Amino acid sequence: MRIGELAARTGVSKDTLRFYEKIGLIEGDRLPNGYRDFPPETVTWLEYVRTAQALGFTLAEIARHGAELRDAPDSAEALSALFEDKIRIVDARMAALAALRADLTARVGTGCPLRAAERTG
Amino acid sequence: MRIGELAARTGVSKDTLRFYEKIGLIEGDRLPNGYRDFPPETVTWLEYVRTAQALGFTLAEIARHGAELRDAPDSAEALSALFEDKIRIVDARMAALAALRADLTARVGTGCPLRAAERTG
DNA sequence: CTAGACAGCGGAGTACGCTCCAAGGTCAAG
DNA sequence: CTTGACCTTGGAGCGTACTCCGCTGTCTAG
Repeated sequence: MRIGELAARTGVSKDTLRFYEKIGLIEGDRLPNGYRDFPPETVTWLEYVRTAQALGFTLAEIARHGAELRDAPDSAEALSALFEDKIRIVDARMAALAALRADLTARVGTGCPLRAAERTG
Repeated sequence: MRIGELAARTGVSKDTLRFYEKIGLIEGDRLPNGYRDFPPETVTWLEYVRTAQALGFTLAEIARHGAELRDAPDSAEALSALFEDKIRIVDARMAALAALRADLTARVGTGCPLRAAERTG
């Protein structure tokens, strides 16, 4: 599909898509007239990109993951290892969030804003 | 305390601390000689800043929270509301992480990298 | 053939979050 | 009085992630 359709389907602007192609985050062929031609799975990939990005992964990291996936397209084990790595990162982030949540919960009801978690004695 | 000690205690560089002061994220007095003089609770505040930042809050957001806390220093209810807001945000982020985790888990073992969660039929 | 939608390219600009630098002031110790 | 650690300021520069712009090319419909 051409860039306009991809933009419409994913909500990612054309400029951003060109930028993503430039940094290797997405890949596509070219039509005889020079227009970009993206495969349909790019939509899925971009959804994944958005999610990963929202979770704090940089585009460079995400691009690297995509590249690794392309490098080992048949090795289910390599893929599993990669995903498990990401799961570990996600777990760590969730733990951090849980800690902040507990911290916030503890502060709710106490009246100390910046001094916060200090032993209220 | 002066900027060097604050930097040493928090692991935040002096340059960054001056930058934080410039954007209103931290506040301090001045000694007669012009040196910055930060109150001890700035250490706690910066730890909080680091955590919040790691979770994806921008410095502007964090500064705003700090300002709101300063505006309503006695209103425990306002504080609780603010913290509860943040807890909701944290919960949303945790849900997103859980979704990504599930997604990743589902992909582990399947051999489809970019096409990923597509109904493998 | 012309209009209009769509595409391409390169380059500038923006916002965020630092990071480094140069030139200079302050202060305690020797 | 000098040395050295510590502090000041302003401004430049950097990496990330876009975003906008102007100009030009392509294709389809009337």
